[in-house]
Amino acid sequence: MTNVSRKKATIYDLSILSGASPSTVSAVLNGSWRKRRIKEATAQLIQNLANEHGYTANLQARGLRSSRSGLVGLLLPVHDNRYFSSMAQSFEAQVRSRGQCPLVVSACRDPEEERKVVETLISYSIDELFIAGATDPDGVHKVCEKAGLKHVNIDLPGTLAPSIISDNHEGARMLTQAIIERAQEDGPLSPDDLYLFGGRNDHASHERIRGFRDVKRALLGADPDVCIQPTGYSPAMTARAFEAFYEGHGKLPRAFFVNSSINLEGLMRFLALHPHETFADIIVGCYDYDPFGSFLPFPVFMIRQDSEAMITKGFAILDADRGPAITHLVQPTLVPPRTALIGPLDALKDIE
Amino acid sequence: MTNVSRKKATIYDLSILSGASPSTVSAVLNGSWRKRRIKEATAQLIQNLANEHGYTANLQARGLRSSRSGLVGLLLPVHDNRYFSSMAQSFEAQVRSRGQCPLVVSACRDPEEERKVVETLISYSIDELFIAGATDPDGVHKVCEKAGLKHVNIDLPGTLAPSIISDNHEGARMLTQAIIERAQEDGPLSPDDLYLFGGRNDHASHERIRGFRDVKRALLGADPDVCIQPTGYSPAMTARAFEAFYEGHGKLPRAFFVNSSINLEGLMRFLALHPHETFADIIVGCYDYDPFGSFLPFPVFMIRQDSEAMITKGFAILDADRGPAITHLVQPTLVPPRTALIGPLDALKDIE
DNA sequence: CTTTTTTGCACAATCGATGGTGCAATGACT
DNA sequence: AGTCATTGCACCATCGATTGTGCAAAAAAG
Repeated sequence: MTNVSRKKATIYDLSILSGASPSTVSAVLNGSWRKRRIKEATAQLIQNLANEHGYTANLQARGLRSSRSGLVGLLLPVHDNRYFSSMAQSFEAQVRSRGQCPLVVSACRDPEEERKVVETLISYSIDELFIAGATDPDGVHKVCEKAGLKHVNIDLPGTLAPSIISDNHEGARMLTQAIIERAQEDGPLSPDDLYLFGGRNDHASHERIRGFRDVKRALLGADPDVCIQPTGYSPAMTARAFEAFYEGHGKLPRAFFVNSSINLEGLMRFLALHPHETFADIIVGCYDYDPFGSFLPFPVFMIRQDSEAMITKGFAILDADRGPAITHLVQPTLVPPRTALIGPLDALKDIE
Repeated sequence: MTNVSRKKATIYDLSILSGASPSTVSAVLNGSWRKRRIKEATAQLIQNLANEHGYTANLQARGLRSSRSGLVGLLLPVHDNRYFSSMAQSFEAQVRSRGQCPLVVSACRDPEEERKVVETLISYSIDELFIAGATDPDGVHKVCEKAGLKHVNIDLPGTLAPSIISDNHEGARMLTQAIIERAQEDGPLSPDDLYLFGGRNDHASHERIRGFRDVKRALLGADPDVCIQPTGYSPAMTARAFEAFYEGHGKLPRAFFVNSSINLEGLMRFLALHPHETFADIIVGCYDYDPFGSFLPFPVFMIRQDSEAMITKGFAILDADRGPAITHLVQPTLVPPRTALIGPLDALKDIE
């Protein structure tokens, strides 16, 4: 901190100042000095100088030499969503606690973009990659494979690398059962009264739809295909589906399952255009948890996916080095309406 | 793509394959070959080989040599919040469109952590840094300064670097006026009926409180100090403040201004513990926009801060090289209750 | 057919760290 | 005192790119 020179100190600067060789300085500063039998006194001297001059290693140089960068990547579809942003938050905490640096990027659910983004990350020699919610996990896998980059899939599974995902089938069952039971409190529910909106041609959507149909058939006796409306993931498309239903029926279904909080935003768009009576009595299930979504003016059951556990598991698998391309399930939990869970925000340092 | 070798191709590999020198290969692949008078045919040859072998530059090596990494940092308090996550989303898009790589990290509003995280970013030789919502922008400034790193403050201003922030005073005025007018539809409003919760000893909170008080005094004639409850930013603390008020009065204030969506989460925690009647008639203003927050079962006026414009402005300032440490204001907009704005999610690629 | 200019490229130093190897000084042991 | 093991460190090649410089060959000028 004493030195106010514009440029950062290097091991060469410290080498001159201390009279030791650059390699000695390097060894001292990266902790390998005991192994290299550097005298304690020498180490002390150099460490003091380093502190004095605010030395920090140039991680690009280190990375170049050692072909490890200390960067760990997380590829997301989007940032702007509570599920993924809380995943980013957990990821960041865990990466940092391992002494590495998190690199969180999004690829907009575009397979081409996913590959391009990962290429870039590889160019920075990231050490490991978490691929979350990728549209084309296997495509990304190939890119990683070619570069010898260790990686796992989170949230959406691939066939070529280990995957850690929510137990979507079980989560969907819980959620479906919850909304059915709740809806039945208001009177008997017919199969036509229960819909599913959102999701598309991916593994998670399939499993959720399967869970939904299983429970619906078991409890309501049937599930007409028209009740499944996989609108994709965009809010705009989802809103259109609600609008279409509303035009056809003059109301929304009594109860419905929404595939994700992104789709739930589509419901908000619908609501914005319609009076309160339109949805006074609906019961909603949403496969994702959002703290505000839980307090909407109708009952919203939510599924909280345990992204923290998924990240933890992901590291375990990466540490175990080259696990088989197995899919691991993490149990999600059902969140009843009007529930405020504590989350990463509570780790915020705050005054008073 | 032809070569399936484990390791990535380097300019040396291509040099051997093409018969040209490494420096020629380098020039061709980084685009400086015209300046270096490389024959078009040679360039073509090398580029073809590069494609064939899936060459991508080692950005650590490039960064080391040129002391520019192509990384642009964004320091956030937290990811897990719609205001910051949508800022991250805009940031990422803009950084990428400039051909650079975004590096988004959070520091939990901890001044010490902020400095440490920035030190790390500097070790990776990032080229520019956006400091958003920092608790101690000037502390971070000094760290950047020492490393010669260009930076701007976003959201919370510093005194030592250019800052781009919301017009918090004006935003708070709009928001306060909106909730007062709305509350008055239900009957005359006394100064004791209007509170402010959340925020702390930072510039944004000060300005928002000032705007609140200005308008409240003008429209309601007074603003007793007890009506201002700066609880900090944590949801838990905010919930406690609501709880305390409720215990004292048997209800919530008829109308109140919540300093941020993080504080609004505190309100959710309160709501979770109380029956619907407790808050049947409240009017809320929240300084932040959240698509689900906008549809809570009571009117919530929100302020949408234009983080995209802030990022754009930030780049303009950085490009203009060393602007003065001026604070630039960006106008936020008032969002009436039950409004679903389109956002970054709409850029998602989706099927059908 | 020289001389000059231009073209096209190779060479080598450099960025800052890492880690294998070798060698002098010191101490231990006979 | 002579041999041998140990300690403590310096030397140097290396990671993969960038860039200033220099020089031969080709083209233009005379």
